[in-house]
Amino acid sequence: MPELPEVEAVCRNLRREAMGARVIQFHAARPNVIAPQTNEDIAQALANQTLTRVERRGKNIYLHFGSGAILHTHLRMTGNLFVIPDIRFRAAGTRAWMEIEGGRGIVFDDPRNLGRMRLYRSAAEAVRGLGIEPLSPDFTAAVLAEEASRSRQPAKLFLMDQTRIAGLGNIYAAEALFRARIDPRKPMMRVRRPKLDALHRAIVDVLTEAVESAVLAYSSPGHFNEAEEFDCAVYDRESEPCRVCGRRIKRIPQGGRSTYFCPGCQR
DNA sequence: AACACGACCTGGTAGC
DNA sequence: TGCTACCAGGTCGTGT
Repeated sequence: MPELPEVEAVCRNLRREAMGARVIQFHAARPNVIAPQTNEDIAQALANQTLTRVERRGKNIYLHFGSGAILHTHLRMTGNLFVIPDIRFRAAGTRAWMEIEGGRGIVFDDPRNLGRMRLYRSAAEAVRGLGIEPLSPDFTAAVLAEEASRSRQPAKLFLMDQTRIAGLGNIYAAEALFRARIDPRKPMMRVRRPKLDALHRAIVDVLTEAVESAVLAYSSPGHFNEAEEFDCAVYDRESEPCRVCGRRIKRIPQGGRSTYFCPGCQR
């Protein structure tokens, strides 16, 4: 589920439904969700605190509370964070939950149990190591070109490196490269300026469109509306004809994951 | 520094 | 039906 657009949708839902709510209690059902911190650490820090801000950086969610405490959540592969009207009726598999005013709850569901939560005391510490935010004005073609000039990484791995640009994952990295007609295996420093400009445009466009889709797809709490799903041109389309040139989409391993691309368009 | 790879977890599905 | 193998939108730690 979650790359930047899906995480953004999660954040907007939380803002709409839980902003200003006071925390009654916090509990992680599995210790590894919050390890090395403990339920006591987090429950104590958040008790009676008001949710003042919901922030997203890349794929990371930060819940800011009145005391200055920050609860960081990373959804990893299958996590989801959302508000439910009655905390007593949370799902059996809920990994962690917060009771908030009115008997409602913020629940963290995650079938694979890879997602993590952590309490921070300062914003600087919480966002350490994260690269540039691709949907901010700071992300320009010039910035991308500068980063690219210093990297021999294959283009796809470059885009997925969260210390460079924060938020692209396996799907949208592949889609952006397709739109910019760049071979995912090409070392970044060898991609020429016109294509880097196209890539910058493609990243912003793909993410912006995908945010719109994700907001619609996740508009009902904890639910996914397939009809609104972002329409991928290459991702998960191995052997299908390319929409532009008709060649068959290829799947290759890169960094232990699948990369999809069109060998006709992307060079 | 850069890269490959396994670990972390669970569930779904394709193939036999 | 049941088993196996492989796949999955992410990241981290280890080893080369």
